[in-house]
Amino acid sequence: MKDDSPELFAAPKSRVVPVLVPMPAPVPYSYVVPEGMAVEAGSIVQVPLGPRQVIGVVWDGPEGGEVDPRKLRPIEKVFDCPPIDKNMRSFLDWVAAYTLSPPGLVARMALRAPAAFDPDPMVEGLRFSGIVPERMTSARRKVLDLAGDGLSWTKSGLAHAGGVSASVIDGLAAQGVFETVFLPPPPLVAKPDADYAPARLEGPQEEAAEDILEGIRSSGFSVALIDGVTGSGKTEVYFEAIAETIRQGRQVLILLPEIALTANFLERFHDRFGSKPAEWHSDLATRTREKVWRQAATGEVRVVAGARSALFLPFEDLGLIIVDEEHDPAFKQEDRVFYNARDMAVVRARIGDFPVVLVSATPSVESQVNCLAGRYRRIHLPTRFAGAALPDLHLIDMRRSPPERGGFLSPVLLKAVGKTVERGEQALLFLNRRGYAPLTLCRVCGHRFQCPQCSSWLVEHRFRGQIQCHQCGYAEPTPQACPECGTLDHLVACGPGVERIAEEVERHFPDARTLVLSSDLGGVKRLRLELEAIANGEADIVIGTQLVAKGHNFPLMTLVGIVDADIGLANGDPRAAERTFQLLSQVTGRAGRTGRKSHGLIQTFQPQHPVMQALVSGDAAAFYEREISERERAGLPPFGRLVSIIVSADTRGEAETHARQLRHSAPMVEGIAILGPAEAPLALIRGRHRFRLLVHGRRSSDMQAFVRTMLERGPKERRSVHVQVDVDPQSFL
DNA sequence: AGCACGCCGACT
DNA sequence: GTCGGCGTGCTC
Repeated sequence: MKDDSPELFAAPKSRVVPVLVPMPAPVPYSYVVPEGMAVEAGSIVQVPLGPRQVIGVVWDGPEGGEVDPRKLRPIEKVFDCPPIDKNMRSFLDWVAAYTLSPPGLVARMALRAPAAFDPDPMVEGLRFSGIVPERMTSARRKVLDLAGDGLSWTKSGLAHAGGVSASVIDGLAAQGVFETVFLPPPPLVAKPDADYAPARLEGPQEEAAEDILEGIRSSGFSVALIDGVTGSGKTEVYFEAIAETIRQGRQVLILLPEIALTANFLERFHDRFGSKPAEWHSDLATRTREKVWRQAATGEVRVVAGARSALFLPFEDLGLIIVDEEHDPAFKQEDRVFYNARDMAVVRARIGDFPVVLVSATPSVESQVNCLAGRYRRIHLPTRFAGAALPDLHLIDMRRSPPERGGFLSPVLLKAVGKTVERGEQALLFLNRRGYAPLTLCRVCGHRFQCPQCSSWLVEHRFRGQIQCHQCGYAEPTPQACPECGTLDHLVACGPGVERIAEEVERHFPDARTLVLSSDLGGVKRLRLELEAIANGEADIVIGTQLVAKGHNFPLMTLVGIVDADIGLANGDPRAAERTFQLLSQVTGRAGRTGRKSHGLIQTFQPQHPVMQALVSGDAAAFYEREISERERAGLPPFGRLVSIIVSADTRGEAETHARQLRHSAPMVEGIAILGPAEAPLALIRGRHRFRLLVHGRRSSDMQAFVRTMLERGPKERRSVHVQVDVDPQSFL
């Protein structure tokens, strides 16, 4: 019967599957599955693409439609690793649609571990062969005591455990004492123990932990926001949530701003769970990166602590995401695929049907709005944990207590610093300005040093003898003469930077040990050493930029002085107040963990400003309420979830230049998509976006006119239009 | 002439 | 995103 069927004589119809390839195509490409190859949706494959081989993922749905069959090429190979599961695929699709990014580029973020897709190679190990060495030494004795039971060891592991050098092992191996065996690669990190060292929580912390645990035990999707001042025990509380998830046998992801992923954090985790979490961030060594990827995918790694890109790891069974410092702008990715990892974490949790916990001492306005709207559950920790007291904060009205001529520190602040140092305690002076002075000009002709590339002011850095552009990185040695009029030694520094504050401090306190902490003064290593030195009491006065606000603790600090609290309030950013409040709260939160009485002094020219009032009163709720209504008044979405779409028929270079400009001029923008005129109208109409038009660009037109023009004129027309799109705030839940 | 650079289209 | 092809313009 079969013999009669015409199919017998036709070529066997080969299976064709959609594959997402790492390039900005709007749809997956179709590939032929060779005879005998087993692929399923989610399989990670290598496929030919033009002249090269790339890594892609077999995707869902029918293959892309009409492709010329002659173009079809076969899948080269399938990797021996767990396929990307359905939830992850839905998540990647969702992110692509929401961010208006090509799905292939979103998928690429989940595959950023070049050689992770083949199993880890076995490692060479040793096993006691039963042969005893001719001569016995004490070192050899130690080794044999360990290995004598016939278990397998790695060479370095055995040497380390025996307290001998590797050459002892080599010597024994040379006599045939060991046979070579192959071992599965060691796990990256030990499994955390949920009950290793639980914190003893009391009062509000205990209640908060109970609240969170209830959410986790009842399973399913939920969003909680833990909100409490620095030192209120937020970490201890969410560690309980992690413990519970570990007990359930599911994996945990802790998202942190890159800068907060410190040794200190990892140690705290270790102290609680008896092992460190796996780390994931941009400057991980390739091998480690691959291991983390793979072991997250196989489920070997139970807890990953990572920067925003860790959200795209293909966990085997993710059961909880923590987003610590959820307000931090570092969760926003602002190139290629634009996304905010905090929000996408909520989406991933919803798709995976598990809880997500956002954590911050100074939550973002978005999360506040979500709490008020009842979408997120708020868990408030009102007091400091373990007896630590918050510093009491006072404003210094700079109009009433001005600094002496040529200085920037008010006598009130200087006096407080002096007293602190006298008591043998530490003072921190915070100024969010690197360098010596933000602007330099010529006293004779008024010439201002400006960046030749981007026209912002060049900042003098005296320690390095350079003037630098903080916008684009341009730098040149500080000139002796004015480039305009040639006058020598007539350059004046305008305004303070941390270096200049250090100079002023040293003038007033020549005997105190002062230290400047700034991101441009040496690398991570030096910073770590300096932080350690500060913790050991080897400095009296620390002058720091933004980096002192994050994560690091200064246990001996009892005074924090904000040199200029008004910086950043006047830059036109609708988030200026929010950001300033967050930053200054974090900085002042650095003090007061000693148990000693601590103080914060805030120099401002605007003591009535809501940010200053919120800081000293501690009434954050009123501040946020005001911020939300301010945004309403300005016609901005309370979420700040503003996506700019650059619809561009320009060359890509030009569109990218527009994107950069837009980013500077519109800091509320949460995403920028560069779309061609052919795909833009569709994306806009089809997307989850409620959009109000603010069209600007070389030629203003309304959206309809734009669509018409674009469709009529075709892609050759050189024209670019910017459309700001207000994304529906409801849409991501 | 030789090549560096930027633009552009193709890639299943 | 990445490559090759091709035109423009500059240098050995």
